[in-house]
Amino acid sequence: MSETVDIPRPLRADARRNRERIIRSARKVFARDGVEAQMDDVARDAGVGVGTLYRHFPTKEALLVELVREKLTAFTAILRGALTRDGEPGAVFREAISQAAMAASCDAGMQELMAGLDGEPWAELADEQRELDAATEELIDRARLAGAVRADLTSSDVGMLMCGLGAAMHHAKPGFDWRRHLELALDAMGPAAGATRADA
Amino acid sequence: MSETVDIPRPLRADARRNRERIIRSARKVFARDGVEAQMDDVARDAGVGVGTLYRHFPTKEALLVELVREKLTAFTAILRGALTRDGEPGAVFREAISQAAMAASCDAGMQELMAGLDGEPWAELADEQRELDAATEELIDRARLAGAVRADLTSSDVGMLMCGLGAAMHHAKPGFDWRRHLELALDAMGPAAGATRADA
Amino acid sequence: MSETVDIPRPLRADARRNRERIIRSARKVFARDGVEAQMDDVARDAGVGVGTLYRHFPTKEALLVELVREKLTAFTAILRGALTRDGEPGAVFREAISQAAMAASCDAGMQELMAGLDGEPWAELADEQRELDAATEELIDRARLAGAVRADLTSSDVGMLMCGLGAAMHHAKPGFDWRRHLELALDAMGPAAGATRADA
Amino acid sequence: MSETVDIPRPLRADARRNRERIIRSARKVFARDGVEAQMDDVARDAGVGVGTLYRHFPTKEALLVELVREKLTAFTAILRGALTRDGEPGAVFREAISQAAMAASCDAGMQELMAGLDGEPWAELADEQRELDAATEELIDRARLAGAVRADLTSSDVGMLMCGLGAAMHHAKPGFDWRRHLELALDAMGPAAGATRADA
DNA sequence: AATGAATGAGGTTTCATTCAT
DNA sequence: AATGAATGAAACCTCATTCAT
Repeated sequence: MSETVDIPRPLRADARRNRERIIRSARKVFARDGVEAQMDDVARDAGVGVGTLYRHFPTKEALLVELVREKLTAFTAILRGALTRDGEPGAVFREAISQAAMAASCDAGMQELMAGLDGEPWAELADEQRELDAATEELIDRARLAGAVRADLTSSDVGMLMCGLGAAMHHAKPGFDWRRHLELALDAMGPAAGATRADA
Repeated sequence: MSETVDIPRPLRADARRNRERIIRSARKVFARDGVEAQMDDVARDAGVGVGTLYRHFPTKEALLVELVREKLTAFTAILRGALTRDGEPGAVFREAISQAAMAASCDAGMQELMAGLDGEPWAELADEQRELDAATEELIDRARLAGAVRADLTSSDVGMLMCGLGAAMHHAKPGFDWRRHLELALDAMGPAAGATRADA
Repeated sequence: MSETVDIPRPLRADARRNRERIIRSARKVFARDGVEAQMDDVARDAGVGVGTLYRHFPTKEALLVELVREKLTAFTAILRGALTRDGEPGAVFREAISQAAMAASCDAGMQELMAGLDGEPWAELADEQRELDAATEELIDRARLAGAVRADLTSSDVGMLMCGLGAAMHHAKPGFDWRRHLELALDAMGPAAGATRADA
Repeated sequence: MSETVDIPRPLRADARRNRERIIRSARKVFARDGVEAQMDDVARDAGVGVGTLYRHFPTKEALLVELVREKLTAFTAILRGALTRDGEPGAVFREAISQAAMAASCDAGMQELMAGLDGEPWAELADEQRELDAATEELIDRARLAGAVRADLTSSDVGMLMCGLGAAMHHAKPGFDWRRHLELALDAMGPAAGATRADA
């Protein structure tokens, strides 16, 4: 039957918009309710049926992973952006980290998600993690050459400090200013007067 | 007759021992399965009925809170212990923080629990949190007088760095040594050459 | 094409049928097992999953309330039906009460449910209770004008007598005929020779 | 060993007092919480351990049955008391029923218990039920001879009316006066002008 | 005889996921 | 492709009853 032509199939654009809405809602709902948030709530907030949600993300975990993936990608983008910028390497480095912290502060609830994700799910994020690490290392290298950061600074160190910042944001009491902590973290990465570390 | 000593009357001792076993098992099971761990599993691991578990902790959350409470108390104890010790304030401070980190590393799974606990449950821990903050401040003050830490270091800063350490431990890949991060954190608290912070 | 008529689109019809089945089963199971009846049993009897049951009635109590609500509504319908009928008011009144008693006798187990429901849950039934009272009063008024019932009869009196009947049905020994009691109750409402009551 | 004499065994009176306290508390707690009341609550209210409660009543149902038994016995006592009194039989009858109603009004919550008790448990109360029926019949017989009650009145009729009264008390709104209903019930038993009943 | 901590089967309810429409 | 009602395993928790002290 040639009927197939008669039916104007919904655009792929529709699907993409749904996907966007789902992700936006997921971010909001998970931030509000934590990992315990319910799929139904996410779907309702996105204005779609649960079925649609499951068409896009076969599993709650898949949705969670996607959220974290985007976060990691966003961080990477920020750092890569900094790498294309001219300027004093130390200043560029500090500016990049600050921007990343600001991005993190937008949804501090994310902190819990990332803390809750262990082993298995993280494996799916290996690529993104690697990308982020690579960008971080490049930025560090450039800053190190200019003597703007500790000689032994690693991307892992940066990650640790960012996690600390995130946790502080998450448990923040009202009126708390995470910028104070950011400055301490930046100092921690800077060229230390008396570094304790044994190795280079 | 010296019998009195031999018989450690098990009246309430039995109950207390059960409580201990429950807590030990809870620590183990929650570390293994995360916040999603099941009460039944905790009870089974402790070798008691669920009813007994619920007699001691009326709610899963109550058990979780208790676990965190003990952790906070343990940290406080470590810092208070350091306060009674003689020695160069800076060294004492670093030693205390290191001990705390070591204690934290014993059950890195705890990290997730603490990240997952928000608002309401934390309120129950206000006292313990205050105690910990107080002890931290005392330690900081003493070290500051000796010029061993940044002039503007606060207990909140210490907490942030410890959270970062904890997160790093939790996501640790095999073969990872968190002591490297500890040293960076210690440097971060130390007297900074060029502190970025605006205020004193 | 006359197809439109043939397809009774099962969109919500399916859900409604489930609801009917659940209520029918609930009536049966609660009648058999009393208030202690289990939700799982109701669901199994209705041939649906427990989840479906809970989608329709968020709580066991909600289901119980619904059952009683329908009972009250049925009583009201019977009395309203009698109000539309022509005939000697006294006879109509007696017929209506008899029909109500017959309806009650169908599931005497209901008696226990209604006895068990106190305060709070009853509040949800205030509307239905009011409707029933109103219908009863109308019937009484009409019969009173014809001198067919006591001058001081109230809907509350009728309720009391019906409760007595219900209790008798519920505790009925085999071979017991509740119609004997019904007749006594009808006499009690009839125009009394020497009414004891003080007021009009 | 002659040690047995040395220990002043607690009097049997102690046990009896405990039993009394348990029953009094049971009455109170069941009246308040309905059949769902918990054994622990009864024990606590009585100021004894659950173990003690179970020594006196091997089962929750046994306790419930005991409560009802005492109620039935109390009713019987009231009616028997009336039988020993001189006076106009009709007045005596009405007085007895009124007293019984008053006794019932003391714990209207009892109503629910009696409604909830079905088949099996009632079997244990057969003796008491028989006693009550017998006393009721005696009272009726005497009143009937004096023409003070319907010729066809049975103890079952009285029971039905009392149940109706009880139910009305149980669901009573504040400010409700059950005496109004009592009077209607008394009229219902009185010598009817136009009895509907077919048989004698 | 009294106590109350322990027990654990079983109750109600939730929620990730499926699937008929 | 979308919907949301249905599903049911499994979660948390209760409470009648037992039993060591």
